[in-house]
Amino acid sequence: MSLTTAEHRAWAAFFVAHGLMAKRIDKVLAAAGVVSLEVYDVLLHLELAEGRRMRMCELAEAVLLSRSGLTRLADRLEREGLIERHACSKDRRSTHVALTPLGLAERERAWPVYREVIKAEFAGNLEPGDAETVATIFGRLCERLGHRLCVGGSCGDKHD
Amino acid sequence: MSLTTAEHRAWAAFFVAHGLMAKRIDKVLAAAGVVSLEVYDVLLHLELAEGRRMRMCELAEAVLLSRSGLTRLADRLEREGLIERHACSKDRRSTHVALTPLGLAERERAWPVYREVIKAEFAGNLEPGDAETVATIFGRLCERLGHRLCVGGSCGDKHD
DNA sequence: CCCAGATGGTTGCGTATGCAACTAGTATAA
DNA sequence: TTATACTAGTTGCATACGCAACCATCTGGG
Repeated sequence: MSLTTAEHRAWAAFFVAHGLMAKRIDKVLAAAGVVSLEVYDVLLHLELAEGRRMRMCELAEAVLLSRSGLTRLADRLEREGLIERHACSKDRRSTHVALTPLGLAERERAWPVYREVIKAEFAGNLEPGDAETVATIFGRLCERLGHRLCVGGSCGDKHD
Repeated sequence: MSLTTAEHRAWAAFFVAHGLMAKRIDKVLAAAGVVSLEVYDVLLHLELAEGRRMRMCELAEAVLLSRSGLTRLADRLEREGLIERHACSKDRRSTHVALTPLGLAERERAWPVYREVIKAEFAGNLEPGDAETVATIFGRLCERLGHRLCVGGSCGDKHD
């Protein structure tokens, strides 16, 4: 089975666009002294979870990290006071990760910066109607790849 | 300036979809024993360049790597015989990187694997017409972010 | 010509991440 | 009950990458 020209062009443009935006956004967030994209994702997932806590393995899957990757990221975030680890009484293998007030504050402090850079690099370069189209196509793609976007596919619409 | 709900949903879905696909594709390519996505990109850019060679800094920009990142990747690819470094007579600071026959062969060997996994993870999960739409929207996005997609935005349509 | 500033490439260092191996705890089935 | 398989999390190791510093070279204004 082969790719059509359109499929190939779509893939290439999609892939490059992501690379361009991810690098720029990382730099802007770092320059503004707020948490990185990956950390934002972790904090937001925790904030939106039941009781503002999740099991490590659930969180790892949600933020697309390996278990070991999340272990080390959680080490760092715990050192910085943004999250806390708690033993789980029901399953003693398991660890709950909870968002601290400081973690919530950092997520909220990052949001205006994050929002502006998404607008500048991404949304501001779309034509009218494109955002809806992209949301539909890639939302469906995520579903078919077996991933649930948090909170109705938005991962944080409510903010601001 | 704020984001609309659609813009936010579009960003989130786009970002997650990329993460899902990139991880899966990397694993498939590794399991098949062919070059990674990043290396494929380097080899293809060289193959399509004038004389199958580029300057290091041009190549770094084209494949979205830092200069130091490309230095090390080039070290590895040179060790593996996929590329060669050549001194530039016009500017003695500069180094040309050239694709070797082995490098070309490896790119061609990787292509069927790469093509199938893009079809399976990406193109196969799009609805009719979506590919054109995505190519248009993200092609425009890349342009506006100041990046030229190689070969008319396709980066390899001609293959196969 | 000469020097300041820019450019191309490399290297040291810190950091991030995945895989495989490991420990500990849970679930299943005989 | 006990053996076996599975799951959650951590750790050692290897790899990959960016930034800042560095050297060599080029360029442009005196």
